Amino acid sequence: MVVRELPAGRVSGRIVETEAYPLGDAACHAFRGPTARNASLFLERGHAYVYFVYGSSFMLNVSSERPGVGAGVLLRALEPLEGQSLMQRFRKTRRALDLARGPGRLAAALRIDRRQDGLDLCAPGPLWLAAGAAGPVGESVRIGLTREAQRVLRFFERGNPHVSGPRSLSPTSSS
DNA sequence: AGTGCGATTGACT
DNA sequence: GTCAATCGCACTA
Repeated sequence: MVVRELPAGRVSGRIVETEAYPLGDAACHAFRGPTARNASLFLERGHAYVYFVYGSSFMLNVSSERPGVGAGVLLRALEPLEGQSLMQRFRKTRRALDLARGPGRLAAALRIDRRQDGLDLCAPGPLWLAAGAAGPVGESVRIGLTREAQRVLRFFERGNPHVSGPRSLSPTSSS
């Protein structure tokens, strides 16, 4: 699970959907080497990489390799646990299923922006990762990409309604 | 210095 | 279901 500590209180949720952007993946922002924007992807695994897309959305990633190697995991959806009233305020909606279903919504629900880029998520602080119960895991192709779109690198909890994307990509059972 | 576009979302038919 | 908004950044010149 991911925990956000704010002056107004704590916000947290179970991570129910992720996508991997491994070493050598042309869709990974680190693919063409380090820049000012993607520097956090090259930090020791467990650091936050936050970036801004489409002029409107922040994306929260966790770096996943050794220092100097650029790769990470995008957090795509949460099942809200603590601080749902704060999430409702940040997201400007009351619907529980709309609070953190989708990567941009997730970042907004946690009040994430570039100021959290580079934070160590494995240490106490304003944003950190905690152990949590795991459920049945499903996998699919990634969502929304133009490059390397076919790779099966999206992982989600089967049957969880807080998972984003079309139903066809989030089957309830394997078959 | 100028240009094209993206790991999306929310509004609308 | 479709589609435009919006802006930082990488890339070309």
